[in-house]
Amino acid sequence: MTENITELLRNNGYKVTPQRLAIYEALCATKEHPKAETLFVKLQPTYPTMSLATVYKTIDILKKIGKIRVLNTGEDSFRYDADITSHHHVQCTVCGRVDDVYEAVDQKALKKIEKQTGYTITEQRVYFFGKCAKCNK
Amino acid sequence: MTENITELLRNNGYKVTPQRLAIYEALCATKEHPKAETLFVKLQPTYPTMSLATVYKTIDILKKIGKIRVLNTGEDSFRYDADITSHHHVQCTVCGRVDDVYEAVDQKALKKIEKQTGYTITEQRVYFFGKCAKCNK
DNA sequence: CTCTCTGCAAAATTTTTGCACTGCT
DNA sequence: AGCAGTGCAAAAATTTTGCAGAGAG
Repeated sequence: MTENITELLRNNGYKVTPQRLAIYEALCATKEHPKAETLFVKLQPTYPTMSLATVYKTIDILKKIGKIRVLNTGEDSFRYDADITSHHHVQCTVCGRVDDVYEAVDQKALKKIEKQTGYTITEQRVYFFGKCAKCNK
Repeated sequence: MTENITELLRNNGYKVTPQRLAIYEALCATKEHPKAETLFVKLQPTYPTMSLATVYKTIDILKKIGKIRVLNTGEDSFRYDADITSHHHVQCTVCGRVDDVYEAVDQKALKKIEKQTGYTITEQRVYFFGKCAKCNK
């Protein structure tokens, strides 16, 4: 990591507050790709005055400075992920959990798609759906 | 097409109403992957009494009988597509339009991912993002 | 003629915004 | 001390639901 979250906030003109650090750390500490509400509930015990509005405002900043990614698997709300390395996601159609998929992107296919559609593609998000190991039993 | 929309509705115990046919036909007639609101506005002139609730209820039925797909590119609302063949989507980050991508899925990679994650994968949704030909000029 | 469907309005959800007070720098 | 940030509550936006009257089978 070349630049930590504190420096990054400061360098972008944002103040460093306990809430912002707590939200980012909570996101880093989990693999469950929580929604805003989930983060809020998880932080309530430690930060009793924390509000949902602050969670959303902080998420917005973290998005802007590129420290988190937003997922949308087709649920009614967004999920967030502090893992910003190139990876995809798989969601269990039974229990709803979301796991990571580390699989390299096929660059040849990408070129073909660019030619086919006329788009200059800068990003891709892949969502797989199926039954997780636990729900398969 | 082995079974048309009228038969399919009837065979699944749903009544065939002008609203349902209109919504499905509107979806078939467009390539722009509209949201519920867009469909509603488009149908207003022809069906002045059409309500947004009916659009949502009909979309729900069409989803259940497998006649439409739901897309979510990370916008605040869902988009719908009557093209249920296996294909993916690309969205322009400038103008927001959504186009189709017809590119075969790499089955080998899929097997690898199943082994890696322990999931039995039944579906995948791929969203590409970039600048469309028009916005690239 | 029955029973589902429609359409209105109200409710539920998720996310955003306004504003006085707090607290980072 | 100055000014952005927090937290509350209210607003906005999307989707769902309840119910009385309309219409398909």
